[in-house]
Amino acid sequence: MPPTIKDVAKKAGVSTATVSLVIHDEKRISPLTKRRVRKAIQELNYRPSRAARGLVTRRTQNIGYVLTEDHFRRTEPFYTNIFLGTEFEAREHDFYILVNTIPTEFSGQDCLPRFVKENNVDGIIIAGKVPLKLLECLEPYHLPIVFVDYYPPFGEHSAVLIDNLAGGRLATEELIRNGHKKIGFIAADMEHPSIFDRSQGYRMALEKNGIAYSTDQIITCKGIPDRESGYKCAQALHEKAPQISALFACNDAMAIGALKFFREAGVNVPDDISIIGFDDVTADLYSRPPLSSIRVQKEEMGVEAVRTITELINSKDQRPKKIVVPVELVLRESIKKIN
Amino acid sequence: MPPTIKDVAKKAGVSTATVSLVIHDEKRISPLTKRRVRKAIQELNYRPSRAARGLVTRRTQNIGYVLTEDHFRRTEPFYTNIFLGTEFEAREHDFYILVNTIPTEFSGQDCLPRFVKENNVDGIIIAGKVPLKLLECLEPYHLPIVFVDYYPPFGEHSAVLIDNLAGGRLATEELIRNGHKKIGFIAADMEHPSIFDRSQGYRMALEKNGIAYSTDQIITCKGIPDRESGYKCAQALHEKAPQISALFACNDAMAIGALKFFREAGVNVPDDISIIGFDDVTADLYSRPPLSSIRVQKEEMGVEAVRTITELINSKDQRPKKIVVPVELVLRESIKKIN
DNA sequence: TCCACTTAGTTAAACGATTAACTAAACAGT
DNA sequence: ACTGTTTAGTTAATCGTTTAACTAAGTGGA
Repeated sequence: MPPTIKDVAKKAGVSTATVSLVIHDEKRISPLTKRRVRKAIQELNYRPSRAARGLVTRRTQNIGYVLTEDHFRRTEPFYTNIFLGTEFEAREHDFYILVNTIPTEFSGQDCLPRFVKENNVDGIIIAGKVPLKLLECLEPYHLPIVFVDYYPPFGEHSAVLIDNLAGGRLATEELIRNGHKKIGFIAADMEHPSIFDRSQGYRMALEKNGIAYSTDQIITCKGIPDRESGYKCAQALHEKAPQISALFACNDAMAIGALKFFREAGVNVPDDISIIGFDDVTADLYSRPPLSSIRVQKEEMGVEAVRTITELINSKDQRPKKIVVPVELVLRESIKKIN
Repeated sequence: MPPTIKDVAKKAGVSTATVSLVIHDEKRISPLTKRRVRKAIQELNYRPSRAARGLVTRRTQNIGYVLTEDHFRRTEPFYTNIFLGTEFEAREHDFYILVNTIPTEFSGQDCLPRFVKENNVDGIIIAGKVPLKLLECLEPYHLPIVFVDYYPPFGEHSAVLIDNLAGGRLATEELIRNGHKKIGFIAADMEHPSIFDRSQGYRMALEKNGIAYSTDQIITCKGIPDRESGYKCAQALHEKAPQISALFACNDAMAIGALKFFREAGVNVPDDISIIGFDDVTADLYSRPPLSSIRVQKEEMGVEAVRTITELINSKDQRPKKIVVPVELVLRESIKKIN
């Protein structure tokens, strides 16, 4: 059996209360006593029991990480990397992360994450777009919530977001700098704020450079922005606007799908068409040709999410806070200069 | 505040002990009382506090999931899918999964998973190959352990393993069935039992079909079996044994790397060389050409791991138990029949 | 000397479950 | 009628912390 606070108290010759006060570094304990107690803790390799502590403080020291099942299963390890970041940062704050996927078609109470129903978390991180119904069902629990890479259309919330607008501009401007004027755009799920902002960055970049923005060079579709939809959108765009010399895909998954389409259609990348994606998932490196993209610091987003949620948990100040993480251009071989 | 057992007791007009006994479905409570208590539980939406329960039962109802950092970061979501399986099954057994990555170069005590040091798990699942030093450091904690897709060279342990031998045979026999006789093999980290078994399956298939097994057609390297090592091994094999008409790669990551090499070397797959991998990660679908592989039920492995560890946790019978999950051939376009 | 304050602790109740030990009532057998 | 057993609960201790309230000793000022 692991040692308890009593063992420490006995060894140090003080009461258990004193040990507890030392652990919390209260000033009313003399430095000398503190040293004695700390030594005893060391020697016994004592760690306070989370259960006992949780019972009296009414805190679980757990954070929930919620995402839809298909986000988790997706080939590109985007949300998985964010998760890894949360796990690292959680250690610093003495929290554990509990993961729970929810079905993509969320249907009320039953689908609520287990740790919510069981009151087993002090706050939750919601990664990626989730059904609004989930947020409704979450309401009555009054848990602090931080969104990551998504922001619901109603209400005021804390969130860690990508600078999608800047990223969209950066990507488009890079194509323009390489001489491209006929630049297509493909996307899925334009209701997703992140995707929408990327399209706005695309638009701003065009207009700022005196290039007309036109829906003739855009193909969007419903559903999730994965490789398959990238393939289909590229195909549709190729028929609709064969004249384009460059393409901005709303994310790498779609860009990789587009790459596949062009390869099959005998359109050479980058000789015939330049392509840039968004997210910089590692799969880019092994696509043919390696894909230029907009890098997002995924682990860093996880870190910020944990910082934000712990602040929310630890203070009574519940004002929502938004953090926008910067993006960065990553050039590989999928873009070619034209005159 | 969530309702406590006292609230339920009061509402149902019984003692808290009775409520507890009802929750555990003890036979000494009459059906009538049980119904009354259950109704109260329902109406109050009561859930026992894990902290309080854990304090008296000395159980955390948590399971640790340990893997090295690079396994987690790897592009192929192999261990991530296993994790998803554990999460699903954990719900059935009322456990939570706590994830902890360990550094790939493990250096003793400090690197031990946090939940181990803090006694915050009842057992752990170790996924993939881990440093032996970790196992040493884990020893004194006497935690039930289940290995997944790895088996340490010393001692007797419980494990959930892939049928690598059968898979290696299946892959090689498929190449043979397509008329291939000069079949190469590439692998990294042959000390890994899974990789070694795959090579043995390859050997068995050859010998069973009267084809000489020869190291002339094999290239192995140190390090992890990733795309990069696949590229290099394919390159080395191409120089050493240009005559081969087919290649079995020890996993898909290496197969994809090999694909890249052959593409660059102007060797057409499958016209000039047929390739088969192992694991069936989703990236296969988007490789060019789509890769034939040996499918492994990853989520199922996670499920079995949780079943095994909970059995270990709940019973005094600590006899190690091994589960071998079957594999299955998946044919895509990377194999061509020759005469 | 007396009182008020500060310092450095201690005492004991509480958190919310579980469970061993107990009890009261009903029943059975002789 | 008495004893023993079964049934259906209850009582109370316990798990390992935290923390409000208390205390005893020392300090300082008038």
